Amino acid sequence: MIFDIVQKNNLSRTGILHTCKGDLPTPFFMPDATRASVRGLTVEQLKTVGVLPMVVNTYHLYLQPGMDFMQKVGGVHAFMQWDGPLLSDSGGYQVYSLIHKNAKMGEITEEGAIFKSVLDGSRHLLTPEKAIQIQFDLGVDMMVLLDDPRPNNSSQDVFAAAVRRTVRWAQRCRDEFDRQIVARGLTDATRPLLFGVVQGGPFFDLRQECAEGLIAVGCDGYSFGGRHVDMEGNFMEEMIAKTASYIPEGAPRFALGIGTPEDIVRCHNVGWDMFDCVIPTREGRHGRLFIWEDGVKSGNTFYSTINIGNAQYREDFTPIDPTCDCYTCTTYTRAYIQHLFRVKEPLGAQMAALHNLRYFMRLMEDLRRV
RNA sequence: GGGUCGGUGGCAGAGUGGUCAAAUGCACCUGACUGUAAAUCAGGCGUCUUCGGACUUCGGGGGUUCAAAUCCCUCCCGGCCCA
Repeated sequence: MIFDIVQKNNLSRTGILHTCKGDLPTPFFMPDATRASVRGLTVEQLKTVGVLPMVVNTYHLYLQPGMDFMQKVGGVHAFMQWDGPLLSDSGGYQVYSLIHKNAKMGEITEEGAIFKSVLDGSRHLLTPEKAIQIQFDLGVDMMVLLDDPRPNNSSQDVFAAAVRRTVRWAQRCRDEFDRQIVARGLTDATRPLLFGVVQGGPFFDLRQECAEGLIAVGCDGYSFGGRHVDMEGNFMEEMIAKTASYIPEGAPRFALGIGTPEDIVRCHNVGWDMFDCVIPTREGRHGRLFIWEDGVKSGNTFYSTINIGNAQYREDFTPIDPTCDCYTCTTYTRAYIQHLFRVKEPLGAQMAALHNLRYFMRLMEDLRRV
């Protein structure tokens, strides 16, 4: 078994995910180290706030530094000096995002995703097989199969086609995955875990169809794919809950790209176990900091945020969050962090991201403490 | 003392008769950010406003003109050159 449920409470659960780099208590949050780095932070800093796994990206690392290079250095763990578990995203979402923002940047065909490099305009074809090969070359411990996400305002027909393609691609990914396991002489104890991605947008029957298709293909875990908020930005609560119910209880459920603290909590409450999001790091860089208010279980407002650049903190000589044990909060004042932002000292963004990650880690610790 | 160039909103700096409450950048005040084309992006930034506008601004004062940041006179201040 790769996943053990330790305790259940209604739909939510805590558990242990077994990876070849060690056991991970669920639920857990993974910061995004898209380009083999959590922006601005060292691996030592990440360890101090309790980061366990993180997420690297197939698309970005394939383009730069490239896979020949990555093989030379012996994989992304060695390259980035991180010995903990790593999950790689397949690149499907990046291609989707690229095309969605600018249709000239690529297209989705049955063979795979064709896209233009944002670095030099060169054309690339990312097939399901290639996405898996790249992730093996990266040497990650958890990988995601190539999927076909669509914007939530797409028609049902578009989503139906995307779901069926995602399932067909899943089979091709699975076949390639099995080939790589054999070719690389990996065992159940040393192989990475494979996560399928449930697509279907806002349509329940499509989400269900996708989940069933992926289950037939067979993955170690299953993810919520696409965007989990509607076009107005509202959290799709019922869809998140229903999709979890389509996934076997014994499989880890990965809420891709989620999210805000309240979104994470809502997902956890309906059975999701794994999370990743750019929010703590990006918003930290942009000066928005998370403040612990109360435990999630209290039922009260459990967090607030401040924009550290706001004038009201100019002479605030208290810590960002007096209850926080991170380096930022135990060392510096709000006034100082604001000063760093005002003068554009990179240390400010770094300290902010570090603190926000600590907040997210505390939130997860709180959720695991049923 | 003579000559010359110049004084524009917190700063820098456009504009040189009407389309100017005055470009642009910075600063300042807010907001956004959900599998990172984001150390990014958006809005605001004279005063008042029933959001239609109204009113006071481009060194000071005076003048020309239907109309002046823009032209003329004068004063004040600064840079440079000559003595």
